[in-house]
Amino acid sequence: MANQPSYYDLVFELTRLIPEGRVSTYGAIADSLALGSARMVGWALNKCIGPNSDVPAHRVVNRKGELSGRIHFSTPTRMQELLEAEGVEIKEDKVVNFQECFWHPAKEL
DNA sequence: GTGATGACGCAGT
DNA sequence: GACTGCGCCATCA
Repeated sequence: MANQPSYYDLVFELTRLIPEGRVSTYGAIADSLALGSARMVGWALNKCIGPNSDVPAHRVVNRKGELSGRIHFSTPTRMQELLEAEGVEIKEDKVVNFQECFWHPAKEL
């Protein structure tokens, strides 16, 4: 692997910084890392799904607070279960009190 | 090397 | 206020 961290490595680290019980968005991460495109964040997280992935990708949702990425998990309900286990309320695959649970990456840095 | 796709976001209608 | 279409950048076939 390359010693130079790729753009998705930055996404992994930033995602790992998300505290328990909080959620972040693709746009926020993309803006913090200046990726220029929220799509790259989602695509990067797709790669984070693996046996050695300590990246809480379930804490990353889209701009609407919807668990759009749950389909990439082992089960389509895995993401919701994990979030609920951390204290985040999920309703119809969407984050309840999304604004209250929202976590700004660059803002915390 | 080109074409098509993708865990999204914004502007326009 | 809600829906549709287009754009962003990188990887896969």
